Amino acid sequence: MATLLTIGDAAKESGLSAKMIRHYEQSGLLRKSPRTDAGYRLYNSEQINQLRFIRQARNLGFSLHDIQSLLALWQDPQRESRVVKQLAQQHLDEIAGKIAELQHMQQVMTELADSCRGDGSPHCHILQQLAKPG
Amino acid sequence: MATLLTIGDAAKESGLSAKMIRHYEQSGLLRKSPRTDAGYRLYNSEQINQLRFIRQARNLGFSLHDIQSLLALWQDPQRESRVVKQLAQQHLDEIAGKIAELQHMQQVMTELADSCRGDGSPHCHILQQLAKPG
DNA sequence: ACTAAACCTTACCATTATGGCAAGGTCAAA
DNA sequence: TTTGACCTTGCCATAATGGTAAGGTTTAGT
Repeated sequence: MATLLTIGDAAKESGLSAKMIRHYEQSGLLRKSPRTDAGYRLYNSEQINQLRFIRQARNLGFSLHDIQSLLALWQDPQRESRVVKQLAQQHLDEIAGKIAELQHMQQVMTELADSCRGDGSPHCHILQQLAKPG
Repeated sequence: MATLLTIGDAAKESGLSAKMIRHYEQSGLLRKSPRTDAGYRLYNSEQINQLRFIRQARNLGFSLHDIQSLLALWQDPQRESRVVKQLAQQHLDEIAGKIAELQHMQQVMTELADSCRGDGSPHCHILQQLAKPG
């Protein structure tokens, strides 16, 4: 006997917001869910699992676009794990790229901050460097 | 003798796009620039410096909101370097937070990817884990 | 049975920083 | 004078999420 949840409960179960669940449906990530006579969306346990899947992929930083692919692979019993791993590796590359970018900012910013006395005087190397051409 | 540049040249000089320069003016980050009779924006060297300042701050990841503060400090000869350093430190904290978040994703993703054979078989630990409740 | 609270619905707007396109005006060189 | 390379404004789009408002529904308490 399938327990059907309204969107608020589905949100609690999945860790997503009701707002986002509607949005995912709207944007084609999720199929339109069945409705009550009054128009309330209803979710069964399979759909709740799908919502959890989405949340966990979001937590790992996957874009909704990528999640669409992941969902399709998940639901395809014939998929080759090669394809999944490829997506994962691609995502790892993106993550590494962002980290590198941030670390570069971090390094430059740290140097700048270290060279600023941070006292009551107006002299500040940070502003000086930002103002420098180049 | 102040050389005046049109927006395209100002863009080349500063490394910003003409589009963004207009946008910064529109959003109040920059004062409205003088215009020719035909309505073309004109930039003098001081303004070019300001554009460079903005670009460099953007490259370091400062938000436009923060850049507004930085510009104000830059132009205030009375500023206390304490305030600048505070902004810098705050930004460094944000950067560190983002790095930590990404590194966490990286770690989990790496474990997942490592546990996926990535061959022709459909079995894939990545999808299994994403599908797990929790 | 009635009412109030707690849901649900849709639709619109905002965020952040950036890009694209289109329709039209301007300027300079050939 | 024509043409190409500029410039102008205005509108739309992105990615993912939140907010609000106006209105319908359901449920629990009186």
